[in-house]
This record gives sequence, structure tokens and C-alpha cells, in this order.
Amino acid sequence: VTIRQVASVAGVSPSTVSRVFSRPDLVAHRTRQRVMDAAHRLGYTPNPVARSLARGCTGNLGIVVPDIGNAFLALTVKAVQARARPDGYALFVADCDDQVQDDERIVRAMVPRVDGLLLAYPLMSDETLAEIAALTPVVVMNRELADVPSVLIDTTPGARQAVEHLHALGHRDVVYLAGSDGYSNTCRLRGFQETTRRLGMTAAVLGPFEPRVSAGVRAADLVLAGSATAVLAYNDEVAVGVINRLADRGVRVPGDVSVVGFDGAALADVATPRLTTVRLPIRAAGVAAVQLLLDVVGGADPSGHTPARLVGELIVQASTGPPPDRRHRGHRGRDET
Amino acid sequence: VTIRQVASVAGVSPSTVSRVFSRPDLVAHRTRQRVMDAAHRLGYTPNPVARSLARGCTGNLGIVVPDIGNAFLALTVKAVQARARPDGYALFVADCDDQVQDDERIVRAMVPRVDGLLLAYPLMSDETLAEIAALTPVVVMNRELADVPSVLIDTTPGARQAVEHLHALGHRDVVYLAGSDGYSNTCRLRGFQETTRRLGMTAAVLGPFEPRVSAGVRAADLVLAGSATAVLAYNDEVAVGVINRLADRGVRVPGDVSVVGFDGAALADVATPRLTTVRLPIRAAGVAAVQLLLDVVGGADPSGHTPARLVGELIVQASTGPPPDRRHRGHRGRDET
DNA sequence: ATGAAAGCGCTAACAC
DNA sequence: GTGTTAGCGCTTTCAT
Repeated sequence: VTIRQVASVAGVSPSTVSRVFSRPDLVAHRTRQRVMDAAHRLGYTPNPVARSLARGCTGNLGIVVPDIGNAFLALTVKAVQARARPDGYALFVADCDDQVQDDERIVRAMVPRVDGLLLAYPLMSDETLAEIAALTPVVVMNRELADVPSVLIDTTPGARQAVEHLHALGHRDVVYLAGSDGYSNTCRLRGFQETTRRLGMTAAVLGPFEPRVSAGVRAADLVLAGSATAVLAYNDEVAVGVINRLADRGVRVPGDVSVVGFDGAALADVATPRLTTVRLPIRAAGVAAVQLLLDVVGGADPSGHTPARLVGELIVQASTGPPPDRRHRGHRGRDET
Repeated sequence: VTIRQVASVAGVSPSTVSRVFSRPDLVAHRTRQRVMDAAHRLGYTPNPVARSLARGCTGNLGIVVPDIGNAFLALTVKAVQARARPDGYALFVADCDDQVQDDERIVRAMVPRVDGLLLAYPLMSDETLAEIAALTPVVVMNRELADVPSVLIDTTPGARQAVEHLHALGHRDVVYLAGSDGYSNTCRLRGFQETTRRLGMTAAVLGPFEPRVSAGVRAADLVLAGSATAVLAYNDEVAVGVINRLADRGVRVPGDVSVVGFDGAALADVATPRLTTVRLPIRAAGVAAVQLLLDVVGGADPSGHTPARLVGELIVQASTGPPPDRRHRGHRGRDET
């Protein structure tokens, strides 16, 4: 059912019907009423595709994530979609399954279908990213690149808090399980190194590990091979992998080893013991990203944009505690089972 | 950059350019080469919006889920999106956050933007669902409705296996924590009741509970108030909630109470102890749903479709074991801490 | 306040 | 094989 049919039923011209649905204030009250009636009777809804073509904008936004199976990213998508909808935007979602080459392909395919693009942890190179950003409004999450507006969750303070927390509990020998290179890992690493140095702690870095439970399982054994009494993991998935593997090897958490994660999404409260973690403002970040994107779509100049910065906060739960007494050292691990 | 500019640069008519991009086989090799060159030089890409309008189809699919924060649904979206992409379809994703009224609104808003719609666990009434299905090709997941093609994960056999497993371990008194009414719950309930009856077990049903960890926490106390030695939970989230709460109350799993879940997505391997669960073929279901949908979009008659049925399978892990010895009954729970 | 007319960029008969 | 010609359904000047 098209605008013309409505027009003829309502006894007005197509343009009037169009106005009723686009700028109702421009139409006389009575006429509008008549048109609305006719439209309702016919079950008319403006065709968004035709509208897009005529208006030159789609009313769609897109988001590309490396893995929507990751709780953090799923919640990001949820927040983004919830924020975009009230503004009338529908959201394309694509998951590149951690493949760099797919990442770029997918993004390029999405460009002409959307008014703007949200890139969460994009895998592509800086050059490619800049190219894309020149094509269409783009906001990146957790990546910094000159002239591309971004929303950053700064986990440096969170990492700092985590290390201070461990120090206060009595830990002097700690290890950070790094993620792959990028803004998020850089923040965590910086907070970790700064603070361990400042507090005079013994600090090691292992990795990088993929942000998955399975990588954490692998990491746990490397941790036990060293002398650390506490672990700061790149994210909660890795932390959970560590915890589970430690449990399997008879190492108690937090009795023998303390573990801290990052994210504070679904996993932290599911793990046993409940994970001490740096909780990230996922929803707020999603909302901020959409707002920023809509600004840019609306014509704001993206080049000068200073990144929106949010911070996480350490939530102390049950996976951290005092280190084992010195005299018990060496008894932990397998031997103890 | 439009088709016309390419045409003039290549020295052909716009239709030829169009053909090159839609049905290349209809164009002479040399001409095609010339057009491709021109297009490449100009950086031309067909505008999908204009194409949609002219062709009368969008090249988009949509999926609406009740909560993408749920691992099961996130993986469903992942699978769907992965299957749709190679066929050139982009995917709209909407999350109605478990709100019935949003569910319908969102779906209706999506209809004109897509060629077909995937509805996972739709909340809307049968009537509304039928209306929607009359508007556009629809495939529902885990819901049955005459004349709407569907993909069902039949968990009846899985539930049966779970109960048999518990019976074999020696359990005689079991409880099912129901989810909200719907196909999934019906299957599980049926398998549970059939099998407990057949094996002469004492069986109780509690609920319904929302499919979340928090509901499982609540459920755990209700379980302890009864006499059951084993719990079949609606899904893994509920099962994890139960386990965690039992641990907090000093009840051992599986020493005192055994717990079984459904889904086998992320949670099962993260829980401590690792969850015995009925693993569902999530990805296969997503793929099947897309294929079915594309068939219908392609003109297949949806009315006669017999639902695609997949089944889950019990994966025995560490959350189930023999029940405590009779003589210890009554000692479990708080008293034991 | 409303109508007429010219597109938005592409496709699809239909001719040649 | 390729070009010509109408649209797809809506928006938007520009008149009136």
C-alpha cells in the first residue's frame, strides 16, 4: 500500500500524505486527521526504503564486533541497540569472529547501508580504519586514532586499584596476564606496571592471551610455574579459566592464589569463588557511543573530537584474599591435594 | 558516485553497468572489463538502498530476541549472522529486553526493512504472531504455531536422559525448576514427568522462574525446603544460580544435591563444579533457521512446513553424582557448615 | 495550507 | 549484447 492510494482515499495529493508522516505540523489539523484515518484504514506505513532513497539517509546504524559470544560485547550490542531505537534507528549487527580480514570486508559491506558505524575493538589497521572513517561517520570503542571519534573505557585506574588492593592484602609478587595489543590492554598494563613499581612489588607479565576461558586455563599453569601469589587477568573470561584450572590442580583461590579480572559482566558473579573484578560501565559506554555517533551523523565535526573517557571500578568479591603464610610456601599446588 | 557516471566513463549505457553488477553473464567479456575498470577507478559500489527499491527486496534479514545478554541467544545471533552473510544478507538485530509490548512494536518496525524475520522465543500472542507472519516471511525458533515455519530444539529426549542419569546414580526424589510457559519448557517438563513416572521416582515441579542466575539463587532455597536430592533446572543460568546458592548455604554439589542444566553454552564450563547439562545444537539451529527463512523468502510455501526438529544431548560433567547416603539425610544444609 | 513535478540510484521489460 | 524507457515509493522545491 503506497502513499498514492492513501492520497486518493483521503482526497488529497501524495505530497500532503508525505507531509503528514514527515512534518505533520505543516498540515492543517483537519486534513491531517483525514489522512491519518485513510492511512489507518488501509494499513499504510511509509516504506523506509523509498524514504531512505529520497532522503539520502537510511535510518540505520551498524555495529561490528569481534565476537558477540563474549558477554562484554553482547551487552555492548544490547546497550547500543536500546539507545538507537528510540531515535528511530535500526541496528545492523555483524560479528567478524575475530578474523581481521572479515572485519574489513564486513565493515565495507555495511558502509552503504547505514548512516553511521560503531566499531567495537576493530581489528583492522589504522590506515584501513582511517579510510573507512572518511567514507561514513564512525565511532570506535576502545581504540584511539586521531580524528576518529571514540569512546574509551580507561581501565588504568581500575588496574591501579586492583594492584593496591592486592598489596594491601599482603601480596608482593604478582603477575598480569596480558590480552592482545590494543587500548584496553595498554591501560591495564600501564596501571599494573606503574603501581607495582610504585609499591615495590615483584611484577611479571605473561601473554598475550586471547580473551577466552580456554586461554585462562592455559595461563594458570604458567602462573603456577612462577612465584606469584596473585594474578591480574586481562578479563573475566581469562580469570575464570585461571580459577578453574587452579581448582583442578588443587590450588585454592584465594587461599593460595588471588585472582582479579576485568569486565564485571555475567561471568564474575557466576564464578566460584565470585570474582573480584574491575567492573566496566558497559551500558554507559554503549549509550555514549551512540550519542556521539548520532552527533557526527547530524553533522558535528568529528575531527576535533576529544575521546569520551569512562572508567571502571574495582569490585572486591571472593577471589582475592591474603597470600598464604611464608612458611607454607612450596606446599601449595599439586602437593597439597 | 552513481551508475550513470560509471556508464559515461565506460562509454556504455547505465543498464549495461547495472547488468555488470547484477547479471554479469549477460554482458560481453570486453564490455564487462571496461565497465569494471571504470567502476573501480571511480570507486563505485551499487547503492543497496536504490537497489532495494527497484528490486522490491532489501537484502536484509532481521532477528528479534528477548535478551541478547543471554549466552544462548547471543550464540544464536552469531550463528544466524554467520549463515546469512555469505548469501549477501545483512542482519538487523533487536533485543526486546523481555518486554512483550516492545517485542511486537519492534517486530512491526522491522517488517518493512527486511525480506524475512527470525523470531527467537517471541513473547507475543499467537494471534499477533500469525498477523506478522502474514505480512512477511517469518521463521520462529522454539515456538510452534500452525502455518508458521519453525525450528525447534526438542529437549524432551535430553530431559529424559537427564532423569535416567539421575536415577542411575541412585536419586529417587527429584525436582524440576520450570521456566516460563512455552515450547522449551513444555519439552523439558514432559521429558521430566514421563521419565520420573516411568521410573517410579518422586517428582516435584517448582516455578516458573525467569531464565536467569538470580532466579536460580531464589530457587535453591525452595529446593532445600523440600526433600529432593537432585535438581533439573530450566537452563544453565538457573542451574548456576542454584549451585552458587547451595554453596553459600554449605550444601555440597554433587555430594548433597545434584544439579543438571540445559543449554551447554558458555556457562556450563565456567561453573564450579562443571555443570552436567543438556547441550543444545545452537549453531545448527541458527543455521537451519536461516536456511528455512531463505527458502520461504525464495518463494517456498510456508504453510505446509513441518518444523525442523533438532535435539540436545546430555553431557555429564561434575555437578551430578550419587545422592548422600540415607542415614545422612537431614544432616545436609546449614547444619553441616 | 496544498498540489504538481522532478528526482533519489537502480532495475527490468522491451526494443533493436 | 546493448540501449531506451518506465518506474520502485517517497521527499521536496516551487508554485499557487
